[in-house]
Amino acid sequence: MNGKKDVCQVKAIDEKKVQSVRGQMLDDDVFSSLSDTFKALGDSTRAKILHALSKEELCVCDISAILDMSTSAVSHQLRVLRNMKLVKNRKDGKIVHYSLDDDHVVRLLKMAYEHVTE
Amino acid sequence: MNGKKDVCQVKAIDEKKVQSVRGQMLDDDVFSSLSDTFKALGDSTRAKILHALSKEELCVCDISAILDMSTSAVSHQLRVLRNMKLVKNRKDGKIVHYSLDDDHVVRLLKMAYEHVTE
DNA sequence: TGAATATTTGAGCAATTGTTCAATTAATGA
DNA sequence: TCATTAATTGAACAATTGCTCAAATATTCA
Repeated sequence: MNGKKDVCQVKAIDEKKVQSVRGQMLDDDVFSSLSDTFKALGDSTRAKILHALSKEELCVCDISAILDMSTSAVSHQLRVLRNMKLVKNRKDGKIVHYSLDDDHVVRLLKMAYEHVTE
Repeated sequence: MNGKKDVCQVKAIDEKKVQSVRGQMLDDDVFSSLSDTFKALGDSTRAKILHALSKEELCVCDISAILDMSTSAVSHQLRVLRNMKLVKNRKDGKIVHYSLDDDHVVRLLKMAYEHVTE
């Protein structure tokens, strides 16, 4: 009778509210992209990398020295950030310089910082 | 000789830069809280719940109807959001009404939305 | 009290994640 | 060309995550 067996039997407590909010929901793939962006920030290492890059353009080696982590670990995370279009890179001989791709990131970090420190 | 074996042998390409940025880094537990907050937003289900709650105060049953998910799954995620102080709840008889605890969340969602849709 | 219902909770499981390690690629300079 | 070095990559592994299912709570109402 009711598609999902665990959903409330009445289907909803307040049917009108449910229909209204349902109509205001964004598409599934928007939520998917949204949460992917947050996922990128949702790891200490990546948050540190982004914070560091908000101060200076840095190469992989410098980042790994700042975070005291292997260049391999840092490189793996930089790829994630690159895929999410949060950082960009510039090659100069053997050295690859990374920087923020977007000022949204800094604003996101700052806003979350406000949230956790109040 | 060098603590971490995989860190660049020179220790850093640009020692001055590294020291400067190192000095501007926040404490580890700040990054930890920061990324925990982003982690909370970094899941489609939770992003959807927060978006829905930004429109209306809703009970668990209504949320599960809006998202077409089991109340159990929703309840599990609401606990995560509660722990992160992103939502608050109000009990009214058998029904538990959830709402956003903080306007930062909406701003974070809006900003990330700008990032992904441009 | 006992049935019905909204929500929470814990165990279990598959899927995902972040790191390490070893190997590889790419660029420099002797 | 060969050795050196910065960076990337893939496999492997432990740890974490998000769901389901079943059971437990808590509240209402007859």
